[in-house]
Amino acid sequence: MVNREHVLDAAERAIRREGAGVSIDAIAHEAGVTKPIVYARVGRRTDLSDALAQRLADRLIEAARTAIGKRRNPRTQLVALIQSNLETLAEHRELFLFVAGGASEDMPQRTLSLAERSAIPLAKQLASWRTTAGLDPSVAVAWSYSIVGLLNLVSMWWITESDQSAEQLAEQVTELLWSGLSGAPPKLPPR
Amino acid sequence: MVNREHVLDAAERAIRREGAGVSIDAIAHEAGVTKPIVYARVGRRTDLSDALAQRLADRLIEAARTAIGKRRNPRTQLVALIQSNLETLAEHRELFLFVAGGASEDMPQRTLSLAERSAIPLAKQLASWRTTAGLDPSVAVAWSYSIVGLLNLVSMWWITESDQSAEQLAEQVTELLWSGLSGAPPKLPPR
DNA sequence: ACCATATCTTACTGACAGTAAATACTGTGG
DNA sequence: CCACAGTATTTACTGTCAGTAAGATATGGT
Repeated sequence: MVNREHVLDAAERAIRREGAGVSIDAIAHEAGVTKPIVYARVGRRTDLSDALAQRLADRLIEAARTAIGKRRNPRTQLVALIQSNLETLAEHRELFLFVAGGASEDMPQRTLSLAERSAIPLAKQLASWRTTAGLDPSVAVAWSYSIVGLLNLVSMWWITESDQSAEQLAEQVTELLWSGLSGAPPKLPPR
Repeated sequence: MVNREHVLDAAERAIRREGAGVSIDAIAHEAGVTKPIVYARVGRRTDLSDALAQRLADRLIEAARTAIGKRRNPRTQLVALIQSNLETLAEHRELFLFVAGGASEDMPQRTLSLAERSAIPLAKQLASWRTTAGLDPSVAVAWSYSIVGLLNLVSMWWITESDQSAEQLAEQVTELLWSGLSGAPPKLPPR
């Protein structure tokens, strides 16, 4: 007898071993069962991806929490958040790619449901800060999707192409998110 | 006789009609030829995706250029850039999803090669501004991936889930990118 | 021991990417 | 007008894989 968690654990191992393109059969084999069991426990491929996305999001949130720790300076907290995101995603590289890659058909829903897992809690935080700071909180949702999307691509780029340190990159990204572009140039990208 | 451009045009039509999950056969049929011709002209699925990504990037850049037009205020330029991005991607919704969705296996390379198409020109602009403003230009690459990732997810979210106007969303996102988070809260997301 | 029900596996279907082999088409020299 | 070389195109195949139906096996109550 294998429960859902066992199958999900096996799926993670299989993804680690074979990459984001794993077949369901391979996952079933890793779990010591056969394919229909996987379907009975977690559903189809997109459901599996959703479940693993939840796990990954939990880990990201947990890692961010401990990374922020007892830091008090908000900008320093932001650096820590971003760096922990980079490092956690690098650690779970293949899982990240599996979850972010997914299928072609239901793309929008999938990507967004994954993004929501991080964006919604973030939006709540942002909204409450803005409110207590006497600012308009209606930007919170758009801003949280912005930040999640930013972190998503920056992480992917860093994992596969960049060779600078996570610390340095986190500092650069923080500078953008914290102070914005305005500090810099007098003119804007015609691209 | 059908040339490469014809096949790519047909692919766009087929994607518009059937969504991001189109089969190569469907594309071939739309082009009035058979599958091996598609392979001979554009290569495999990822090559097709790359070629269409280039087209889409060209359109985005062109649209941004005209949207910015003769505006002089940099912040206003940024609003125009973002809004034009939103509207152009909405217009080519299915193509966007096809290009962003892609396959699972070579995920990182694909997504990044798509992102590069927008990020690299942007990075050049950013670097030159920072330099002329007497600031450190080394953030340019990281920042351009940040901005492209941000626009990518925000667009996807807006296209499929949000009902606010492109104008309003562009203003909100600009506020974040232009002024950053610092204007707002004294504390940072423990998420 | 016998039946009912839950559990798992074998074995299949259908779709599709990618390719190899066969066929039709083209122009050129005799 | 024919034969023929070379190319363009199609037919037909292979292999892989998601998802499922139907059969086999175990479990437990009476």
